[in-house]
Amino acid sequence: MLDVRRLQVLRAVVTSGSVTAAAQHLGYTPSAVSQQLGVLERQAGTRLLARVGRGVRPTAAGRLLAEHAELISRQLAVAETALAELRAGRSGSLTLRYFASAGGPVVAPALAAFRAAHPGVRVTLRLDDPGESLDEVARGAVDAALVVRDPGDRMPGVESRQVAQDPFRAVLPRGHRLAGREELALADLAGEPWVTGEWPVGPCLRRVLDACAAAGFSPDLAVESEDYPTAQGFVAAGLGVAVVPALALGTPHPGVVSRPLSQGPGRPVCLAAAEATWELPTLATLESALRGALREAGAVDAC
Amino acid sequence: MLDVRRLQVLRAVVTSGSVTAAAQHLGYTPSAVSQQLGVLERQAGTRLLARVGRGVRPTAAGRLLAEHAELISRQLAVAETALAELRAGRSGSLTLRYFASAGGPVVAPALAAFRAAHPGVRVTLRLDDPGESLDEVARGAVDAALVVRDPGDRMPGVESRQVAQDPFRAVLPRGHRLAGREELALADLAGEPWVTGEWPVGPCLRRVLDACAAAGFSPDLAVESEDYPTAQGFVAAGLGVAVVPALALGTPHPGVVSRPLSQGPGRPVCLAAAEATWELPTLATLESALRGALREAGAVDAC
DNA sequence: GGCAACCGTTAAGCTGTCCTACATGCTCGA
DNA sequence: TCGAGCATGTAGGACAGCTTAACGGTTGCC
Repeated sequence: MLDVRRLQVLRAVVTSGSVTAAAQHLGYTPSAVSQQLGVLERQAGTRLLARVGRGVRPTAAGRLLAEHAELISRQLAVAETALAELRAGRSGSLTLRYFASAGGPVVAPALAAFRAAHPGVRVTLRLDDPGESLDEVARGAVDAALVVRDPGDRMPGVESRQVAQDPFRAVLPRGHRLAGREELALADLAGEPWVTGEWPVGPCLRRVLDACAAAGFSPDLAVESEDYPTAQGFVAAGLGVAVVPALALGTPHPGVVSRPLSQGPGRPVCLAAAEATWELPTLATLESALRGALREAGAVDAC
Repeated sequence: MLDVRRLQVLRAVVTSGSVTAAAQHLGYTPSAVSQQLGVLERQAGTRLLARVGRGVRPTAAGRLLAEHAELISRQLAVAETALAELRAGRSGSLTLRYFASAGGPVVAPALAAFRAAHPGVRVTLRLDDPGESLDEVARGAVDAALVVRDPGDRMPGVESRQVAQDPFRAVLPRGHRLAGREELALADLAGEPWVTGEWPVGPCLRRVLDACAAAGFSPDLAVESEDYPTAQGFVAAGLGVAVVPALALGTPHPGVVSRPLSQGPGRPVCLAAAEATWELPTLATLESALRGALREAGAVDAC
């Protein structure tokens, strides 16, 4: 029933002691202030000011409402400072989903750098499938997701920015005939039996297969495992060779060696967030922290 | 910078989950809500809602502001209930000034009755000169004052209502020649030396002197004291007779007797308060409590 | 895959609010 | 008693804010 704006007018009158002074303070004419007070008194159902001599003095109800107007004004100021804190990145929270092989070598150091820049922001991490992560970004369940994904693949409301290119490396059994080479080409592995580390076929493996097709062959997927450490085990056992993203190597299995692959651009690592979220300075900090951590972990900068 | 009204619109959207539902809830069209949100986003300097699919979802800043809007709304509700409490007389405070002879026999029982009716109201009492009390009522320093005063004497912004007529009584030394009479007339005391209980001459004594002049004589003010108990002591010592308001008798001095005076209307006892203050139910209760206490104390009802 | 329904947004137009300018009633000081 | 100062009415105009109508985009159904 009461109008907040009019309450502020009342407060100005009560604190300044006169209608004229309050009007001058508010940048209005005394008439405007008087009219607002008249409406407020009708809303309140009580006299709020009483004329005394040439001026006015507040009644008990007027003093009461003026005090509460002070509280409301203070509450609004709290909201504004909270918003400013959020915009400045000094508060708030950030939830990030990431994919398995980025966990140890990338997310942990990136989070440390982020914490140094924004001590007041609480970061929530969770490992998840890339597809799931993107859905949750689109639904607003999380703020950002680190995914392997072509940044050109648009998703409505979600903007993905590539933060690194994770190069593929050839993983060979120790003592393999190609282990002596410093660098391999994809075609060198054409005749070998392959061990995969992704099942079902996801964006990483698809990218490798596409590169193989571009190189003119289709690899023999002899063994299909679900994760890269397992695949390294199969390679060490001599069941074949593997093509593994550098980040997914982790600490290499002692029975294998890895060599750079001259071909294949690697897999794109993207940071995905809702379009509005990209305005936050916290996300910018997170992005640069992730870029730095990825570079340290062996990925190359995105163009 | 932020507008409280628009914050409430944002809150409706965030809680209801869609612009259309919020508009329906607020009684507006979705267009109006959308426009208000656009202005609010410009004021906040940040996106507050992000489109997702056919609907919208709040950003971090939007959720933050919606929560604060909730707090502000709650604060406003507190103000409204506080005002309602005040108007209903269940809260607030009341400061009352009274004159000396009304203290014990009138104010104390009246306050007890008032407390029973309004347990939540804090009453502040203070003894003061009638003239001072009225000034403080006019200045708004106190809410009400119990004074001896002709209610016809207008004072700007202050409304005085007579609550009783305090009759004058003749006070004689025990064994005085007139002590045997049941009732005296003012003229009976014409030849006696008088003891006064008010100095300098105030409204009570002036009223008595006026009545004497109307009765055709001017009393011999032999002894002038500053208060009525002292005057009773002088009367008991045989220095003269006195004309004392009934309320001011208190517990009569053992050396004196008091007799009703057939003439003289008594002194008017008024409750004075600012005009706006008379709208409060607490003051109405106080008035009736004072009337009852005055009647009990021996004063007669005002016409 | 095309179509319809739904949602949010935008543009144009209008009504109501709110402020200004001016005049009045009132009080206080000279 | 007159003039200054303050609060308050009244008439008028500017602006904010709502409504209607139209558009772009998305979802779900056929």
